[in-house]
Amino acid sequence: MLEAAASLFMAHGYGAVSMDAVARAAGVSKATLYAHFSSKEQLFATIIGDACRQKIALGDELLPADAADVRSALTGFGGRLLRFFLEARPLALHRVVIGESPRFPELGRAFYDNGPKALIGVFAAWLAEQTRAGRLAAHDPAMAAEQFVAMLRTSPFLRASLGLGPVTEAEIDATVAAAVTTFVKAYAPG
Amino acid sequence: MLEAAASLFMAHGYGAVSMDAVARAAGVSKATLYAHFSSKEQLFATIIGDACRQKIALGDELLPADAADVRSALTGFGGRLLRFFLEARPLALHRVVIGESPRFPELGRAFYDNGPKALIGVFAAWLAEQTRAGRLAAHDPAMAAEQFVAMLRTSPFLRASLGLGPVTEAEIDATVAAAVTTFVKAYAPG
DNA sequence: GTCTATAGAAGGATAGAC
DNA sequence: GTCTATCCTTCTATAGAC
Repeated sequence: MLEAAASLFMAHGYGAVSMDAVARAAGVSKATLYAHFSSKEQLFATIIGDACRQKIALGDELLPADAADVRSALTGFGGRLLRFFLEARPLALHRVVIGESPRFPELGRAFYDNGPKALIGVFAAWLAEQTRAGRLAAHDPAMAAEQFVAMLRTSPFLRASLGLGPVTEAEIDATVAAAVTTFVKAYAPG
Repeated sequence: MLEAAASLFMAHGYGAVSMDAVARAAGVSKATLYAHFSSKEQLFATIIGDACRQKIALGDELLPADAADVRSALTGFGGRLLRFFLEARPLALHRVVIGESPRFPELGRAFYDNGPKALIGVFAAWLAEQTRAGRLAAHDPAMAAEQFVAMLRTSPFLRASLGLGPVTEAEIDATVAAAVTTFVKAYAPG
């Protein structure tokens, strides 16, 4: 039931999905739906809010604690991160939250706090650690983290967000490689 | 009439705006609206499509042809660009196009071609020119252009997209300054 | 808890007069 | 070209039986 609603809302947004459609997809009646959720707004907010909170599982395992080779650590991290951004679910969630944020401001907050903000926090801490170890010179680690992640979200990501054709593996690799090169040049120590 | 529809659609999206509301805001009757536009979908596509095409006016005057000081040219460009991104209209347009792109794929295309793609094209040409003049070493100017613009769209931009409070001038200046510094370090000649 | 059936409202679109 | 009035569908939400 939650699953059916999530799929529909992610795919089509709030306005384009009716409670009939959700009930049908879940294989229950509308009355049953309303027995569990008091309104369409509440159902939507629950579904999307939960999805936002799940995103936090991302921050682990992506960055090696002991990164002798910063360049390859960043390449691995960047590749995994960009591939995650381009998956169907995160992409749809991002689209829906942006689109419905005027009507559901609390979802914008949940998304931002659990997604981008949490990610930047973890990554910035890692950059600070590398800086302490003398492998980087990121003296504003939060800003550096933002810049690296931002450089992953170039036009392939934007095209994916707008539903304009698929993104090739070559584009992903080129984007990540360019981001790493630029970042390392700018934040090289010494 | 176009103006009223544009304001409403930008503010609330497609689903949340009724033809009654548009007619009321425009000071005409619904029948008059339907005399000019055959359906709600067509009205929306016309309005938003036009707004996307207007964005192209941005590319001019932002980059000095003769830029002895690349750093200050980039700072000026970056500041104007980020301030433009954060204006109410472009922000709302971006939000609406992203949100409605599953239902209106042609709007995604129009937005991308007239906005980001056109911008990157102009900016990349400028970077190529600076590289020829020996003031930069951007040997993949399109990618370099993408990276610089991407570094403007960090969390202040994302927060604005999600309607999370205002962005301060200090944040804008800091974001631009950091982007310029990183970019210039990475793409310095020699 | 779950269903069928339906109330009640809103919205997209049109008919017909002026 | 514009209006008033209305049709008809769709949607949210609920009543009431099992």
